[in-house]
This record gives sequence, structure tokens and C-alpha cells, in this order.
Amino acid sequence: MAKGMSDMADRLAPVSADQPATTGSTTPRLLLIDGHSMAYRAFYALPVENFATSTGQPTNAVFGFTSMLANLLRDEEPTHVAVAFDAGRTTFRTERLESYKGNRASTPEPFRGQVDIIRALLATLHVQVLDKPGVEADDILATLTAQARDQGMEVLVCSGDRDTFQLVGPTVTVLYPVRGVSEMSRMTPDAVEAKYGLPPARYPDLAALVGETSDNLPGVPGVGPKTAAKWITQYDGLPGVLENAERITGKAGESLRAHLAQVELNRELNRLLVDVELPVGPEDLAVRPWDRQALHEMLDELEFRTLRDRLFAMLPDETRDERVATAAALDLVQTGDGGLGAWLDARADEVLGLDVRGSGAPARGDAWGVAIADGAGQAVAYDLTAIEPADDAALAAWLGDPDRGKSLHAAKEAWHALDGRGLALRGVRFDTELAAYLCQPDRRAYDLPDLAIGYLRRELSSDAATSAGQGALDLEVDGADEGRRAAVRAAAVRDLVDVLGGEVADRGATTLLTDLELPLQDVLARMERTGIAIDRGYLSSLEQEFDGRVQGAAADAYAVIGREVNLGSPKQLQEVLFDQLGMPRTKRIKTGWTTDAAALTDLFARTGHPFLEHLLAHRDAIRLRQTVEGLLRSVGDDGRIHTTFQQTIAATGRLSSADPNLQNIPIRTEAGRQIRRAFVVGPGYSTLLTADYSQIEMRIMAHLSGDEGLIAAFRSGEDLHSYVGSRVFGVATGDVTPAMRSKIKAMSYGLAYGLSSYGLSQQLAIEVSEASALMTDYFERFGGVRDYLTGVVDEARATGYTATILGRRRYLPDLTSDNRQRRETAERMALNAPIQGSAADLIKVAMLGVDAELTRRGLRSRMLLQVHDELVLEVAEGEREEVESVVRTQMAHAGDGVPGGALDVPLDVSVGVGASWHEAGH
DNA sequence: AATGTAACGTA
DNA sequence: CGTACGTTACATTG
Repeated sequence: MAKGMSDMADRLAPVSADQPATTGSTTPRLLLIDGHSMAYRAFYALPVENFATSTGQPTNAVFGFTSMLANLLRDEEPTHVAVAFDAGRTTFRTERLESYKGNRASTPEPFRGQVDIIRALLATLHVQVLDKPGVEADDILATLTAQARDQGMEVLVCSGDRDTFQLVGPTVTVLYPVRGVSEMSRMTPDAVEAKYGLPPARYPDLAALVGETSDNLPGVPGVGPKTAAKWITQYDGLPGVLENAERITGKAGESLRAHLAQVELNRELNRLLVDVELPVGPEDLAVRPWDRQALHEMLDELEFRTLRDRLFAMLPDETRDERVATAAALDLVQTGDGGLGAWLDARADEVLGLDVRGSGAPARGDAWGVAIADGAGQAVAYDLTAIEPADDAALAAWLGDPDRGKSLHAAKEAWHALDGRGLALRGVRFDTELAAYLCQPDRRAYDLPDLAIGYLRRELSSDAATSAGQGALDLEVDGADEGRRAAVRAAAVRDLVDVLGGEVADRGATTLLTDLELPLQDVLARMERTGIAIDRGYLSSLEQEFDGRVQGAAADAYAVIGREVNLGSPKQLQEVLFDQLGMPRTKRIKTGWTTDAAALTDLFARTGHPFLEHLLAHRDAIRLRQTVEGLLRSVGDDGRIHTTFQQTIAATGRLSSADPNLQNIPIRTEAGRQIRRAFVVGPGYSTLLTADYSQIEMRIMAHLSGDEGLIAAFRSGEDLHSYVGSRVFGVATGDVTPAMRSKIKAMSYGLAYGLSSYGLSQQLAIEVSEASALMTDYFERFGGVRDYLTGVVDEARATGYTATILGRRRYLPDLTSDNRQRRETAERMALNAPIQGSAADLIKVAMLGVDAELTRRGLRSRMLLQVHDELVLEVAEGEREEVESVVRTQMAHAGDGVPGGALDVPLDVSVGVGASWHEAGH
């Protein structure tokens, strides 16, 4: 839902107006909204399936209405505001005419209840809500409009009912939604006149003649707006038209005469009441401050994230200062030149909040500001480009002292930023980003302002929100402001520690944070800082080679079809394949039919068309070239590539690698493997060493399931897939054919992903029935695996989460979804997460062990990369044997300390060495 | 310019 | 109709 919601937020963002709202005027401006009509519009404008809370409450109308309101408040800057609702279905109009609005379908189920939510939301915004039995919302609006106009107020009426056009005047504008609720047409007297050829007061005359389908009021057949306007002008209003009906010639006149009663009734019904008795007048509707706490709670319940930001971003500055009350209370201390040391020493035993402004890219970071906050509401901030030497020294000593505890948000970035200024960062006791990740691993981002909202109900100004990487422009503004913003961040971090620390503890993740993720963060920082050496010359020659292949394949492809197309455009390819060449359709995708490699290969097998061959070769070559070009761009001045290992991205607990991604360097094809030759041992070191776990996920499955057969397989030391194959097919291990083995291998791995028999049949190009039989046979021999897989899903459904061997949780609310697709996806996630996540836990433990042991032994060799089940190290002269032993030991024993003792299966590690990543691989 | 989609590389 | 990622180019949108 989050995705759909943000899409909608963007779509709704601008209130388009034919002309800009006037601002800066001192005239009071009253905004009146027809609540029901706008909510209804919102309901139909936004797809309900994209808007629901995790509990299933539909929220599309609430979202659309609130979004619209936020835009109106922002753009129109009303001083007074009210929302009117219809109070039931019977009004004086339905009493007069039973069929009035009688064509309206009964309220759709998902709309029910949303009006009540909107009313509650309006209450938190302290917006007056009005309704009155027997009259419609528009009558209330009309009455208030008349009163406000007479009091000299400007009035804006927002309604989807055209009857309100009769209210338009020099100081009264109707905002009429044209598409959804995001675009409003500004109905001024001129706009009404331009559209209908009549002044606003005569619009209801026209509507009476033409009819109003939405109110179930039929008009005069054959009479449209043009004719109606002509008559009304000619006879000076509807009464004149009716009086002179006899004189109007032609079919239209005939028709009019036959429907005089209807027209009169229409006019009676579409006249809005301006004398409704109301408990309040316009003067009572002044905009008031929101009930911030209640609003936050409502937005929490509604799970509106982007909307919250927009609502609060909209507040005027004086209100904003108020809402950062906690931050405003922050005492930004001027310690005076050389005073930092004393300030820090007075807080020697305290874990302080630290914010570093700067750029956190590995090996090219820079820091230009720091702020430190204590737990008593005091903070200090320094501009590192202009810091006194004494303060600089005190800061450096404090930052680098492992015994002086500090808490940060995204400490690894700060580490790199400080490193760029020659400052070491040690003693990180808490990281709010890591903590939030452990609590909510499925989130994709953990911005500090978001966490402050979510856990502290505190709003950091969006300027303070700028992360370490993006603060550069801020230096242009007032330096004192910059310092305060940093201090606000530091204080937020400091305060988040208490709340998030509790959340982490509640989830049993404290050890995971302090003993695994936090120490690992430092290891990763050093790996990133080190980078891996690249043979640029070789990589450039590869680029040339791949480029040649790209050109050749493209030329061949063009020759076949007799024209040049963009082979990288799926759209153009579809044209060529399915229109020009008339090939059979492939699998359906959003934009037509897929042209992916599997489909092209299949097409080639069926048609043998040479274009496909060249196209596939082109795809291949272009991707290789892209990969190489990307890598070349990433090589730093030191001749090395410094990836960033992201520690808070993968919901299962894995690391990810970005900028560039070194976890997806090709290996499967020969051409791909050539790229790995470009990753080389750097100067001063003797070799690269790779170490990887064999079949770690299968081993974890064996351990977690306790399946005796699978455990025995691993303990036997035999080839896993042959062993399993022999049991499934009932033959001796030696008689398992390669075909049998590959089927077993595919199935074994597929199990950990929730593979279906259909999926297995696709992958192995066999019948579904055969795949299904294979799975049955498998589970007959390895029933523990099946019991485990179903059990893990059942448990997750009951508890709401899965857990790895180190207790890392993944919450999967969709396991109880009514939507089958979502539910089944969640089930596959549930059975995969403990396996993939436990493997991630284990290699993280191993990395800590390897790092600690290398340090303890005083070895120069160092870790460079982690690729999920593989570590790459750079080995110093004379250290190869010892390093290999350290790595083997630490990796193999990573599971020794898991809760409940060691794993039930051994962890097998294979090691290779060589001058390049390719040679070191095995 | 920013965003989404298709495609494809890895474990 | 198998999990977890990141990057790229193209196409569409503002």
C-alpha cells in the first residue's frame, strides 16, 4: 500500500488553479467545503485497493479528502474554515420530490465509515463540522456564504455540486473539482459567464431547463446549455422564459411547453437555502491550531506517512517553531574557544548523541560540522572548517576514544565523513538506523526525521533532515542555523536511543544490535575504506572487446530485419518481433509481451529466426559492456573500487552492496568470468583469497528442520545432491545420473524459496505432474523438511513474525491477508526468511571473528568483500597459510555460539587463492 | 528532472 | 506460479 499511496500523493500534490490564489491580503477568507461530495469524489478518484490500513480499513476517500484539504489550506490560506455534511437522506427536497437524487446507488461498502473517519480527522484539525437534519450540506454552505459575504469576507466554496455556482459573486468563488480531487476549476463570475454564457445568479435557471442527472432531475428534452442560455438572456431570466413559452418556436419550444411543470420544480429544488439556522456564524470559524497529538495518533492509525509530512510541512513558520518545542527547548551552548574539552569531560560517563554533517562516501568522505547533545537538553555544535585547535584536539580525542560512548544515526556514513578529515570514530554504542532496522526490517528507509516522528512524535524541520551526504548547500545559509539544525539532530538521536533501545529490547534484539550489527558496522566501514584493487588497463581492453561484440551483433540484427531499431527498447522490439516478423506472442507483461531472454530463447527454438540469435548476443554483450563501464567509472584515484555495504536494506538481514554493486559481478558465463580477472591483489599484498560456504542454506534447513536424513547427508561428507538423489530415486549414490542430480539440486534450492510444482516444472522443462511426483518423493524421504516448512509458516502466522537462529525477526502481517496473492507471497517470504536470514547471521558472525582474529594476531591481511556466502580477503606476504586457517576456522565455527548450542550440521568452507578474484574463485 | 518498467546480474 | 538484492536504459510524467 505504501507504494500506491506515495504515487497518489504525487498525483494529488498540486491544486491546479486557473489563476493563483491571492495572498497577503488582510481580508478574512472563509473556506467552505462540501464534505460528503468531496469525500465521494476522492473515493472514486483513488483506487480503493491501493488504500487500506494493515487492518483492512479502506482509506482512499480519507486520503483523498485530507490531501485535498491540505492543498487548499496551503494554497488558499483561509483565515476561516468549515466543512458541511449531509445529515441523512431525507431533506425538504426529497419531501417535495420523492425521486430527488433517487438514481444514486446505495453507498458502496468501502465508502461506509470513511466519512466518520474524515469527521474525526477534522476534529483533530479543529475544523468546524456542520450538519443539520432536513437540509443538504450545500444549503449550509449557501447560508454561511451569504452571511460571510455580507460581513465583507472573501468566500471559497469547494463542492462537486454545480448548484453552488449560483453563489458565485465578486467575493465568492466556487472551487469545482474537474478531475478527481486534485484539480480544481476556479469558478469566478467571469468563469461561469465564459462557460455558460450567463451570470452566476442565472445558472440555476439554466440548470432547471437543462436538468441535472446527478440529482435525478430531468431537463427539457432537446434543450441544452446553449439554447437555455439564449432563452434566459432573451427573456431576462427563467420567469420570462416560462411566461413567454408560447412564443418560442420550433421543436425546442414545443418540448419546453410540454415540460413546464418539471422546469418549475427543478428551479424550486435547485435553489439553495440561505436562511438555514445554524449554531455558528462565519466569525466563529476561525482557523485554530491543530490537536497535534491526536492528529499524530490518527495518522498513525491510518498509516498515512507522506500525508503527515505534507500536513506538517504546510504549517506556517511560527507554528513550526512551536511544534519543534522539544528541539526549541534545546540549549545550544556556546562553549567559547577551547571550551569543548571541558564540556565533554563534564559528561565523561554519558553516552552522547552525535550528528556529523558531511559527505559519507567511502574513501572520499568529508566532514564539515558536528553537533553533540547530552541527555539534559544541552548541545554543542562546531564548524570543522573553522574550529579552534584546542577544540579540534578535544573533539578528535573524544571521537576516537572507544571508552567515550556515543550514539549516532547511520554511524558508518559519519565514520567515512570523519575519516576524510583524518578523524577516527570509535565507541559507537548505539545507531538509531540499525536499531530501527532490527525493529522494522521491511522498511526501505530510516530517515532520522521519520524516526523522530514515529518514535518521539517530534518533527525535525526538513532542513535539519538533510542527511550527512547532502548538507553542502546548507553552508550557504547562516552558519548558526546550520549548527542548530545539527544540534537538533544530535538531540533527536540522543532521545531516540531510549525509545528505540526499548523497542529493540522488546523484540529480543539487543544482543543482535550490540554484539553483531554495531561491531560489524565498523568492520564494514574499514572494508569499504580499503576497497578492492582494479586492473584498469585490462578492464579497458575488456570494454573494447565487449563493445566490438555489441557493434557486430547490432549490425547483424539490423541486416536481418532490414532496418535499424533501438535494440535496447522493449517497445521497439515488440514491434519488430510481433508486428514486423509476426512471431508468436510471448508472456504478457504490463506493456505488452515480454522480450526477456527466456522468451527470446524459446522463440528461437520455435522459429529459428536469426534475428533472435543476434538480439540475444547483443543483449549479452551490451550488459557485459555496461557492467565493465560502470566498474571503470567507479575506480577511485587510488586505483580501487570502494563499494558501500548497506546494512539496513535487506529485510532478511543480508547485506547489500551498492555504488557499485559488487555482489552481482558475473560468474556464470565465461565472458562474465573475465570481468572477475579485473579484480586483483593490490600493491604491497601477495594474493587474494576467497572463502565460501558450501550449501549454507541447505545446511541451515537441515539444522532448523532437524530432518535426520538431511543431517545425515551433511554428516556423511558425501556429495549432497547425489546423496539426496539416491534416497529420492532409490538408487545407490554412485548410480545417481547427472540429470537426476540436477533435478534434485534445483528442487533442494527451490524448497527454500517456496517453489511450486509448476515453478519446478518450468525450471526443469518437465511436466508439472513429474515435478509434483518428484516433490512427493522428496518429502517422503525428507519429511522433516516438509514439516519444518509448514511449521515455520504456521508459527509466523501465529506470532506475526519469523525469526533466524540469532533471533532476527521479520514481521509478515500479510500472512493473514484476505488477498490470496499477497498471502501466498508472504508465506514464501516466511519460509525463506529464517533460512536466508540465518545464513546472513552466520556469515556476519564469521566476519566479526575473522576481523578480530586478524587484528589479534597482528596480521596485515584484510577483508575486502562479502558476497552473501563468500568472503574476499587481500593477503599480505607470508600470511597466506595463517589467514586461510583463520578464515576457515572462523567461518566453520560461526554457528558454535548460537542459542541452543552448536548447529546439528557442520559448516563446510572452501578456500581459493590467486592474483585475481577469478583465479581465487573455485 | 523525476519516476516507473523491463531486463538481468549475483547469492 | 521461487527468495533477497542493485543497476541500467527506455519510456512516461511533471
